[in-house]
Amino acid sequence: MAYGQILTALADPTRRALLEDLRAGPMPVARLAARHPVSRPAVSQHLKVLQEAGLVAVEPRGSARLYRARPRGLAPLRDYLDEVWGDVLQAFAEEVSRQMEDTNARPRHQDD
Amino acid sequence: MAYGQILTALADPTRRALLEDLRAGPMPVARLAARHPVSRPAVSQHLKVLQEAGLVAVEPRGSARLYRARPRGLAPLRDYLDEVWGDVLQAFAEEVSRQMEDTNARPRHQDD
DNA sequence: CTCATCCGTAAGCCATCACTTACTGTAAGC
DNA sequence: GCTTACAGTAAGTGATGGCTTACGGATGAG
Repeated sequence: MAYGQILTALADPTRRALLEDLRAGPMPVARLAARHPVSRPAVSQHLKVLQEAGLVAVEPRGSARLYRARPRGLAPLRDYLDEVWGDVLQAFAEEVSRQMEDTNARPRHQDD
Repeated sequence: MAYGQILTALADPTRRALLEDLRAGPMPVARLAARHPVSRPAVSQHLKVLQEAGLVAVEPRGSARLYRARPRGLAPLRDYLDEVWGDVLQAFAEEVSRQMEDTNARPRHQDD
Protein backbone atom coordinates (compact mmCIF):
# COMPACT_ATOMS: atom_id res chain seq x y z
CA MET A 1 0.00 0.00 0.00
CA ALA A 2 2.02 2.95 -1.21
CA TYR A 3 1.27 6.45 -0.07
CA GLY A 4 0.66 7.38 -3.68
CA GLN A 5 -2.44 5.23 -3.78
CA ILE A 6 -3.62 6.66 -0.50
CA LEU A 7 -3.20 10.22 -1.70
CA THR A 8 -5.03 9.42 -4.92
CA ALA A 9 -7.84 7.83 -2.96
CA LEU A 10 -8.17 10.73 -0.53
CA ALA A 11 -7.95 13.38 -3.23
CA ASP A 12 -11.53 12.74 -4.30
CA PRO A 13 -14.19 14.50 -2.19
CA THR A 14 -16.76 11.76 -2.72
CA ARG A 15 -14.36 9.12 -1.47
CA ARG A 16 -13.54 11.22 1.57
CA ALA A 17 -17.25 11.59 2.27
CA LEU A 18 -17.73 7.83 1.99
CA LEU A 19 -14.85 7.21 4.36
CA GLU A 20 -16.19 9.71 6.87
CA ASP A 21 -19.57 8.06 6.64
CA LEU A 22 -18.03 4.72 7.42
CA ARG A 23 -16.78 6.17 10.69
CA ALA A 24 -20.29 5.66 12.03
CA GLY A 25 -19.84 1.94 11.56
CA PRO A 26 -19.72 -0.76 8.88
CA MET A 27 -22.31 -0.48 6.13
CA PRO A 28 -23.42 -2.35 3.03
CA VAL A 29 -23.01 -0.64 -0.31
CA ALA A 30 -26.68 0.15 -0.79
CA ARG A 31 -27.03 2.05 2.46
CA LEU A 32 -23.81 3.92 1.77
CA ALA A 33 -25.07 4.88 -1.66
CA ALA A 34 -28.36 6.11 -0.25
CA ARG A 35 -26.52 8.72 1.79
CA HIS A 36 -24.72 10.25 -1.15
CA PRO A 37 -25.87 11.82 -4.39
CA VAL A 38 -24.25 9.18 -6.56
CA SER A 39 -25.38 5.87 -7.95
CA ARG A 40 -24.64 2.57 -6.29
CA PRO A 41 -22.13 1.43 -8.95
CA ALA A 42 -20.25 4.66 -8.45
CA VAL A 43 -20.00 3.86 -4.76
CA SER A 44 -18.75 0.38 -5.60
CA GLN A 45 -16.05 1.83 -7.80
CA HIS A 46 -14.98 4.27 -5.13
CA LEU A 47 -14.91 1.52 -2.54
CA LYS A 48 -12.68 -0.51 -4.80
CA VAL A 49 -10.19 2.34 -4.98
CA LEU A 50 -10.36 2.80 -1.22
CA GLN A 51 -9.88 -0.90 -0.67
CA GLU A 52 -6.86 -1.07 -2.96
CA ALA A 53 -5.42 1.84 -1.02
CA GLY A 54 -5.93 -0.07 2.21
CA LEU A 55 -8.35 2.44 3.65
CA VAL A 56 -11.35 0.12 3.68
CA ALA A 57 -11.92 -3.54 4.48
CA VAL A 58 -14.66 -5.80 3.16
CA GLU A 59 -16.52 -8.44 5.07
CA PRO A 60 -18.92 -10.77 3.24
CA ARG A 61 -22.19 -10.85 5.10
CA GLY A 62 -24.33 -13.44 3.41
CA SER A 63 -25.27 -12.10 0.04
CA ALA A 64 -24.32 -8.60 1.11
CA ARG A 65 -20.89 -7.13 1.69
CA LEU A 66 -20.11 -5.08 4.74
CA TYR A 67 -17.61 -2.28 4.29
CA ARG A 68 -15.61 -0.99 7.19
CA ALA A 69 -13.23 1.93 7.56
CA ARG A 70 -9.63 1.02 8.22
CA PRO A 71 -7.86 3.99 9.80
CA ARG A 72 -4.65 2.04 10.19
CA GLY A 73 -4.40 2.14 6.42
CA LEU A 74 -3.31 5.74 6.77
CA ALA A 75 -0.05 4.68 8.36
CA PRO A 76 1.99 4.74 5.12
CA LEU A 77 0.79 8.25 4.41
CA ARG A 78 1.64 9.40 7.90
CA ASP A 79 5.05 7.82 7.59
CA TYR A 80 5.65 9.54 4.30
CA LEU A 81 4.64 12.90 5.68
CA ASP A 82 6.79 12.38 8.74
CA GLU A 83 9.87 11.04 7.01
CA VAL A 84 9.92 13.28 4.00
CA TRP A 85 8.31 16.36 5.46
CA GLY A 86 8.83 15.87 9.15
CA ASP A 87 8.63 19.13 11.03
CA VAL A 88 11.86 19.03 12.95
CA LEU A 89 14.20 17.79 10.27
CA GLN A 90 12.53 19.86 7.64
CA ALA A 91 12.42 23.05 9.61
CA PHE A 92 16.14 22.68 10.10
CA ALA A 93 16.89 22.03 6.47
CA GLU A 94 14.62 24.88 5.53
CA GLU A 95 16.44 27.30 7.75
CA VAL A 96 19.83 26.16 6.59
CA SER A 97 18.96 26.43 2.93
CA ARG A 98 17.39 29.80 3.46
CA GLN A 99 20.51 31.14 5.11
CA MET A 100 22.63 29.66 2.38
CA GLU A 101 20.66 31.31 -0.37
CA ASP A 102 19.65 34.46 1.43
CA THR A 103 22.66 36.50 0.47
CA ASN A 104 20.93 39.83 0.05
CA ALA A 105 19.00 41.47 2.86
CA ARG A 106 15.55 42.05 1.43
CA PRO A 107 12.44 41.89 3.60
CA ARG A 108 10.42 38.75 3.08
CA HIS A 109 6.98 39.68 1.82
CA GLN A 110 5.96 36.23 0.75
CA ASP A 111 3.93 34.01 3.01
CA ASP A 112 6.03 31.86 5.26
CA MET B 1 -5.60 26.33 2.71
CA ALA B 2 -8.00 23.44 2.94
CA TYR B 3 -6.79 19.89 3.18
CA GLY B 4 -8.63 19.16 -0.05
CA GLN B 5 -6.26 21.36 -1.98
CA ILE B 6 -3.28 19.79 -0.27
CA LEU B 7 -4.45 16.30 -1.12
CA THR B 8 -5.08 17.28 -4.72
CA ALA B 9 -1.63 18.82 -4.93
CA LEU B 10 0.11 15.81 -3.41
CA ALA B 11 -1.84 13.31 -5.48
CA ASP B 12 0.26 14.04 -8.54
CA PRO B 13 3.61 12.18 -8.69
CA THR B 14 5.34 14.97 -10.59
CA ARG B 15 4.33 17.52 -7.98
CA ARG B 16 5.57 15.25 -5.21
CA ALA B 17 8.87 14.86 -7.03
CA LEU B 18 9.18 18.62 -7.36
CA LEU B 19 8.48 19.08 -3.68
CA GLU B 20 11.00 16.47 -2.70
CA ASP B 21 13.55 18.13 -4.93
CA LEU B 22 12.96 21.41 -3.18
CA ARG B 23 14.01 19.75 0.06
CA ALA B 24 17.60 20.21 -1.10
CA GLY B 25 17.06 23.94 -0.99
CA PRO B 26 15.39 26.80 -2.87
CA MET B 27 15.64 26.67 -6.64
CA PRO B 28 14.63 28.71 -9.65
CA VAL B 29 12.13 27.18 -12.06
CA ALA B 30 14.65 26.44 -14.78
CA ARG B 31 16.90 24.34 -12.56
CA LEU B 32 13.91 22.53 -11.17
CA ALA B 33 12.67 21.76 -14.67
CA ALA B 34 16.10 20.46 -15.70
CA ARG B 35 15.87 17.75 -13.08
CA HIS B 36 12.57 16.39 -14.31
CA PRO B 37 11.35 15.02 -17.62
CA VAL B 38 8.84 17.80 -18.16
CA SER B 39 8.96 21.19 -19.78
CA ARG B 40 9.51 24.38 -17.87
CA PRO B 41 5.95 25.68 -18.29
CA ALA B 42 4.68 22.41 -16.86
CA VAL B 43 6.82 22.99 -13.81
CA SER B 44 5.47 26.51 -13.50
CA GLN B 45 1.93 25.20 -13.58
CA HIS B 46 2.69 22.58 -10.96
CA LEU B 47 4.35 25.16 -8.76
CA LYS B 48 1.27 27.32 -9.02
CA VAL B 49 -0.88 24.47 -7.72
CA LEU B 50 1.59 23.79 -4.94
CA GLN B 51 1.69 27.45 -4.02
CA GLU B 52 -2.09 27.71 -3.88
CA ALA B 53 -2.07 24.69 -1.61
CA GLY B 54 0.41 26.41 0.66
CA LEU B 55 3.14 23.86 0.12
CA VAL B 56 5.54 26.19 -1.63
CA ALA B 57 6.62 29.80 -1.23
CA VAL B 58 8.02 32.12 -3.87
CA GLU B 59 10.76 34.66 -3.43
CA PRO B 60 11.59 37.09 -6.25
CA ARG B 61 15.32 37.04 -6.87
CA GLY B 62 16.03 39.73 -9.39
CA SER B 63 14.56 38.59 -12.64
CA ALA B 64 14.34 35.02 -11.39
CA ARG B 65 11.96 33.54 -8.84
CA LEU B 66 13.21 31.32 -6.10
CA TYR B 67 10.88 28.56 -5.02
CA ARG B 68 11.12 27.11 -1.56
CA ALA B 69 9.38 24.17 0.09
CA ARG B 70 7.03 25.05 2.91
CA PRO B 71 6.59 21.99 5.12
CA ARG B 72 4.37 23.88 7.53
CA GLY B 73 1.79 23.94 4.77
CA LEU B 74 1.09 20.31 5.57
CA ALA B 75 -0.42 21.26 8.91
CA PRO B 76 -4.05 21.33 7.71
CA LEU B 77 -3.64 17.87 6.23
CA ARG B 78 -2.11 16.55 9.42
CA ASP B 79 -4.90 18.08 11.41
CA TYR B 80 -7.49 16.50 9.17
CA LEU B 81 -5.90 13.10 9.44
CA ASP B 82 -5.63 13.45 13.18
CA GLU B 83 -9.07 14.82 13.86
CA VAL B 84 -11.05 12.71 11.47
CA TRP B 85 -8.95 9.59 11.48
CA GLY B 86 -7.05 9.92 14.70
CA ASP B 87 -5.75 6.60 15.89
CA VAL B 88 -7.10 6.57 19.39
CA LEU B 89 -10.60 7.81 18.82
CA GLN B 90 -10.92 5.88 15.63
CA ALA B 91 -9.60 2.63 16.96
CA PHE B 92 -12.20 2.89 19.68
CA ALA B 93 -15.08 3.62 17.32
CA GLU B 94 -13.87 0.87 15.04
CA GLU B 95 -13.88 -1.69 17.81
CA VAL B 96 -17.25 -0.61 19.08
CA SER B 97 -18.86 -0.71 15.69
CA ARG B 98 -17.31 -4.06 14.96
CA GLN B 99 -18.70 -5.56 18.12
CA MET B 100 -22.07 -4.06 17.40
CA GLU B 101 -22.26 -5.53 13.93
CA ASP B 102 -20.34 -8.73 14.46
CA THR B 103 -23.27 -10.85 15.55
CA ASN B 104 -22.14 -14.11 14.01
CA ALA B 105 -18.86 -15.74 14.95
CA ARG B 106 -17.05 -16.15 11.67
CA PRO B 107 -13.28 -15.97 11.43
CA ARG B 108 -12.07 -12.76 9.87
CA HIS B 109 -10.22 -13.54 6.71
CA GLN B 110 -10.13 -10.03 5.40
CA ASP B 111 -7.16 -7.84 6.00
CA ASP B 112 -7.42 -5.85 9.18
C1' DC C 1 -35.96 -24.83 -8.89
C1' DT C 2 -37.35 -20.10 -9.31
C1' DC C 3 -37.35 -15.63 -7.99
C1' DA C 4 -35.78 -11.63 -5.66
C1' DT C 5 -31.97 -9.10 -3.70
C1' DC C 6 -27.53 -7.61 -3.27
C1' DC C 7 -23.53 -6.26 -5.61
C1' DG C 8 -19.50 -6.00 -9.00
C1' DT C 9 -18.29 -5.28 -13.90
C1' DA C 10 -18.65 -3.57 -18.74
C1' DA C 11 -19.29 0.09 -21.90
C1' DG C 12 -19.74 4.68 -22.96
C1' DC C 13 -19.87 9.78 -22.04
C1' DC C 14 -18.17 14.06 -20.45
C1' DA C 15 -15.25 16.96 -17.62
C1' DT C 16 -10.87 17.65 -15.82
C1' DC C 17 -5.97 17.41 -15.93
C1' DA C 18 -1.22 17.18 -17.32
C1' DC C 19 1.48 18.30 -21.01
C1' DT C 20 3.13 20.57 -25.10
C1' DT C 21 4.43 24.79 -28.16
C1' DA C 22 3.96 29.66 -28.86
C1' DC C 23 3.65 34.06 -26.96
C1' DT C 24 4.11 37.96 -23.57
C1' DG C 25 6.27 40.29 -19.85
C1' DT C 26 10.01 41.70 -16.75
C1' DA C 27 14.64 42.47 -15.10
C1' DA C 28 19.66 42.74 -15.91
C1' DG C 29 24.01 43.53 -19.22
C1' DC C 30 26.08 45.96 -22.76
C1' DG D 1 17.43 51.72 -25.63
C1' DC D 2 18.33 46.89 -27.26
C1' DT D 3 19.20 42.43 -26.47
C1' DT D 4 19.39 38.28 -23.63
C1' DA D 5 17.72 35.34 -19.96
C1' DC D 6 14.36 34.35 -16.87
C1' DA D 7 9.54 32.88 -16.05
C1' DG D 8 4.18 33.03 -16.23
C1' DT D 9 0.14 32.74 -19.48
C1' DA D 10 -2.68 31.18 -23.51
C1' DA D 11 -4.29 27.77 -26.45
C1' DG D 12 -4.70 23.25 -27.96
C1' DT D 13 -4.26 18.11 -27.43
C1' DG D 14 -4.32 13.41 -25.46
C1' DA D 15 -5.14 10.81 -21.47
C1' DT D 16 -7.29 9.99 -17.16
C1' DG D 17 -11.14 9.91 -13.94
C1' DG D 18 -15.75 9.94 -12.22
C1' DC D 19 -20.30 9.22 -13.55
C1' DT D 20 -24.16 6.96 -15.75
C1' DT D 21 -27.10 2.86 -17.51
C1' DA D 22 -27.15 -1.95 -18.66
C1' DC D 23 -25.74 -6.43 -17.70
C1' DG D 24 -23.98 -10.72 -15.18
C1' DG D 25 -22.99 -13.43 -11.09
C1' DA D 26 -23.73 -15.09 -6.36
C1' DT D 27 -26.64 -15.75 -2.18
C1' DG D 28 -31.13 -16.61 0.38
C1' DA D 29 -36.27 -17.15 0.60
C1' DG D 30 -40.27 -19.46 -0.94
